[in-house]
Amino acid sequence: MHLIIAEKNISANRIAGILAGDEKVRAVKDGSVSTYSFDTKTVVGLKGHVVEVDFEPGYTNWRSTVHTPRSLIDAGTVKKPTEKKIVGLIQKLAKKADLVTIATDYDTEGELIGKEAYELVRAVNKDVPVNRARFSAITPQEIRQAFANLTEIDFALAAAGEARQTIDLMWGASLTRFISIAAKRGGTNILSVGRVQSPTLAMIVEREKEIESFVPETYWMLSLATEKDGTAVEARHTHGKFDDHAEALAAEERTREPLTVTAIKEGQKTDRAPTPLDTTSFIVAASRLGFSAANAMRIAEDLYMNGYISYPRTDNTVYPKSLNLNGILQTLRGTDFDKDVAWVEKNRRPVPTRGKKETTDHPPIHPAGAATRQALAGDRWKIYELVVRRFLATLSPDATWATIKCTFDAGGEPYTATGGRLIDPGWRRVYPYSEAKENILPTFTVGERLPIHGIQLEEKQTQPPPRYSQSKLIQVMEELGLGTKSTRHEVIGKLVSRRYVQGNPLRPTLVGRAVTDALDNHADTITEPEMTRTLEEHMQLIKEQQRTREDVITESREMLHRVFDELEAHEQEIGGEIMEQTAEEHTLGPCPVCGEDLRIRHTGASQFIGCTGYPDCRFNISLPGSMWGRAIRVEEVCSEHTLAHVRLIRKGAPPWNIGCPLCSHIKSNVEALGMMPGMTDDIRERLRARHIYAVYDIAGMKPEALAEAAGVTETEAEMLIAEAGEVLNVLRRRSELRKFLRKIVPPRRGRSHAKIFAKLLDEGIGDIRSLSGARASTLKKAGISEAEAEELLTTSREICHERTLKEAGVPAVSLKKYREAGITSPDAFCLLPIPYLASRTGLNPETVYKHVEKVCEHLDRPVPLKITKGSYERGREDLLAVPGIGETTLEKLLLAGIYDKATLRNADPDQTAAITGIPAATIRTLIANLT
DNA sequence: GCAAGGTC
Repeated sequence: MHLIIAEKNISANRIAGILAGDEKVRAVKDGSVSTYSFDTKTVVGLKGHVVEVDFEPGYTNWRSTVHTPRSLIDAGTVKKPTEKKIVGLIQKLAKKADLVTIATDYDTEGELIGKEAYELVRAVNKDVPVNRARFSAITPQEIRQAFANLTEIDFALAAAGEARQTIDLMWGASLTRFISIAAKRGGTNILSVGRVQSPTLAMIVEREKEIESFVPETYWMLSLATEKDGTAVEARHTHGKFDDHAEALAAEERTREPLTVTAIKEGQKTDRAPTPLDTTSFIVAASRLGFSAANAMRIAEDLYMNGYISYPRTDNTVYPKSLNLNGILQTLRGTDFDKDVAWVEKNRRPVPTRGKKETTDHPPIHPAGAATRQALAGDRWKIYELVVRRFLATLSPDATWATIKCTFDAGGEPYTATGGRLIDPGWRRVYPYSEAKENILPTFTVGERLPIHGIQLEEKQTQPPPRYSQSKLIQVMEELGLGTKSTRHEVIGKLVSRRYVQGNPLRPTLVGRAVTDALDNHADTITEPEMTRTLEEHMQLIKEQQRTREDVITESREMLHRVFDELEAHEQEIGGEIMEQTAEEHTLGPCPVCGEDLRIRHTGASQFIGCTGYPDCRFNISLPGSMWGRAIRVEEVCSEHTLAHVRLIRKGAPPWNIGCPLCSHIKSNVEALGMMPGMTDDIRERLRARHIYAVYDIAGMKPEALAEAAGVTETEAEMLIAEAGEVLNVLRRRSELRKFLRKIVPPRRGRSHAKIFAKLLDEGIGDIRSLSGARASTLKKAGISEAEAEELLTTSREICHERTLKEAGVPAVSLKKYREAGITSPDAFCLLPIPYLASRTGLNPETVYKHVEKVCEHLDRPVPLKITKGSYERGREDLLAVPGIGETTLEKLLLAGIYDKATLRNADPDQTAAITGIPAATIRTLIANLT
């Protein structure tokens, strides 16, 4: 069998189709992996890299004192499968193969992916010959050519890729760990560092600093308005920007009628048709239509998978000779673009346009199949149309403009006006995405005199450089060689998810800034694009076999060690600076009580807003627990309290906007305060003026302090404090009920917990106790099913029983024993005989008596007679001596309160029979057997 | 828990 390994499933499928010719291809899906077989050949697709490099085992603990961040530099690496199913299938097929051909993409990374596949094959089959097919497009011609001229894997090329892998891992992982540990950050808050992400972040930070330090300069622009044949014309002073106001004023002063035409220069300008799309120019074009980089790529990948466009990850801006341009035009015939295609066919330029970059991996992005507006709704259609129109534009003639430049004189001051008219729209007919702005001037003649309708001296300011938009950043990254066509947009996503940058255009956060500053000061190798350039040079040398992979990696190791010398010497300082700089990220604004900063505090599962004046100032605002999301500061500031708004963010959930935390705090306490009978509007206002907003705060106050703050007597204050305590209890019980409901009743469409809870509250059910006494019909009205109601009632009863017993004073250890004996309700304590309880639980009857006494008194029920341990044990012995009484019978008798000879002798046989289930006649016999 | 690179 001849095994052919392609880079991805789609390639495998198409390669099989081409090589099979007229023969039928058998597609077999084994789990999620497809194979394509014909004749004696089987083609299978990888998923890009199916193995990944990682450190050898033993380096997983970040806080290890042996395996420190620095130790990662010299740690060994291993390759581990990430796509186990594919790896498994490749090895299964490789065992049976008598020839293996690697048919991955024709670039460095493709060669490495091929070598990884080769290693997987070798691991299970030592002898099978392995060769390589190289093609730069999956077209019948290229593929047949490649398979007719099979070559060998280029191990030097693959080694260049491996050097990159190792160097990226050791720099990235060691620095990420070092800086995260220094700044005491873990979990989802780690501070990542990498060869591509760090220089990218640094650019955004640097731009922000330029903007901040920008000092605008004032300048003046002088222009005048004139007119000919009813057409208004604006002419600008040829001096352009005036830096000197006096000079501008003097020029304005001298400007006077008549305005004389001094020269006219006419010309023509060609407006080049756009070049074929590579990934970057595609992202730029899509961003003009309002698509984010990630979204544009997601849609393009989708269109590619469905056969509408070609592979969207390419660096190529030149159509390869093998690309059948006429065929593509033919495909687009009869679609929405029919007229445009016909026009292009008729007016086609001799050679398609070409961009600056030409590579061998994939052709530029072009249409691959016909689609209808109906089949591709909305955004997908917009992207498809963009690709189609761009393709058409690259085959269309250039546009031509007629230009005119007219110069004037006004009192010795020179002015000029320029005009442009599109005389041949060319490619613009089929590619309407950039507007052709015409400015048509009236026909002037030299020497002609014109009126001046107004002179304008405009004061302007120089502008700071703009922030990077996503597409601009991707363009700059490409210029600097940072990242690849496939990863640039993901890098931006990574910076966002690490909370280093936000918004579009991109702005750095304080964390992003702090990390960049720290790296800039102590490890600037990693923040410079230079590192990538050097790496690429080294990779080139490896490809040319002038250097080895090991040699390059060793050099990089030594450099990284030197970086660590510097970092470790300043660990405290680096960590301290990052923590200090980022503290502001949690600062919301002034404390209403003392004016110090209010700050979000995270402590494990709980989070709250506290005052930096603590412990002198104890003002604080509680926040929902971290399970609802991590509290972060947002841009908006409350105009009333000058506090930044707060938002809870959680993965996979929409953000919970709390808004101004103080407004929210006040609002959420309005209802609770209203639940206090003694609370009046007056008191509330006075308390609010003292920044006392919550029932919780009132409950914790001293009567004197409250009396003073609320303007009431101390007696009234005491009452208010007691009321506040009671309200807190009610609220606590409510929240307990809420939690309980959530545990048992799952939320469903149209019945949120909030809804159920509100309905129950309407019915007067505000805690677990009232729920345990509720009717099933009431629960049903609240949207709870019968089975759920049953469970709610049983469970809530159990909880209430246990709570009553605890309240009565039964210790928890004993409660456990009762529970194990199946004795759970307070009624059981009051009604069951003490000897029975003692026997079932194994507890001392005197102890049981104490418990029963407590429960009965708590419930206001009569307390039964006490039984001593001695009489209990004697009675037991005596009864077991009576013929016919064994352990089982005794247990039953205990239930009827019979625990010794006397109680048995005095028992009513019929009644005892009813309780114990022992026949009355048997009981009579037992009594008769008493001696 | 870390990078960057493939692909989905």
